[in-house]
Amino acid sequence: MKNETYILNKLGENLRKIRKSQNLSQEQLAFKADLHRTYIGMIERAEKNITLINLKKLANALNVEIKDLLEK
Amino acid sequence: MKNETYILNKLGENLRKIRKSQNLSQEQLAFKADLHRTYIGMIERAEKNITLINLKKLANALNVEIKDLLEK
DNA sequence: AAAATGCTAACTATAGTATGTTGTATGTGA
DNA sequence: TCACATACAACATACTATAGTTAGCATTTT
Repeated sequence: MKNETYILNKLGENLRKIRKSQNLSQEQLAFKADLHRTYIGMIERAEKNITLINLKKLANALNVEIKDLLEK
Repeated sequence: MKNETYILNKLGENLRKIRKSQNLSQEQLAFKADLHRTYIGMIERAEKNITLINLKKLANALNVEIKDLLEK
């Protein structure tokens, strides 16, 4: 991965926090977002540089805005 | 490309609008963001599904927030 | 023990890089 | 007017890097 890793870490943290606050397992979220179980884990661990479309899928599945996944 | 093309179109429009408002050519923006000339054009035309790190690079180069590139 | 997540290791699809050509608009000088 | 020059962006093409998919097993959590 590159070195602009801060924003990926932030995304990972926020995603996990929001997912858990809604009592969803990675597998359940994956199903709702039409993504793969292990991929959710990789995003939460900041191992992948997610694309905009998948970011939108996750936001939709969690009923939040993309900015909610990135900020704090 | 997939069918979740709306958000990519929105990004393309916003990016072009903001870039022009700052009187930057695609090439100048590419230089500031450390991306390639033709790639900026592809994003503006919604032909590529940008990754989070590059989205951040563009936001930084334009001195705006990522959400400014996605909303409205 | 069962459920959830981490981790590895492939693989395939596509993001991102790069070069060159073409079209268009604007401007400049003869 | 009209050759020409300059600047910008569209578009085609090819290539390289990496996002995204999937399966299997290990580890952690409850």
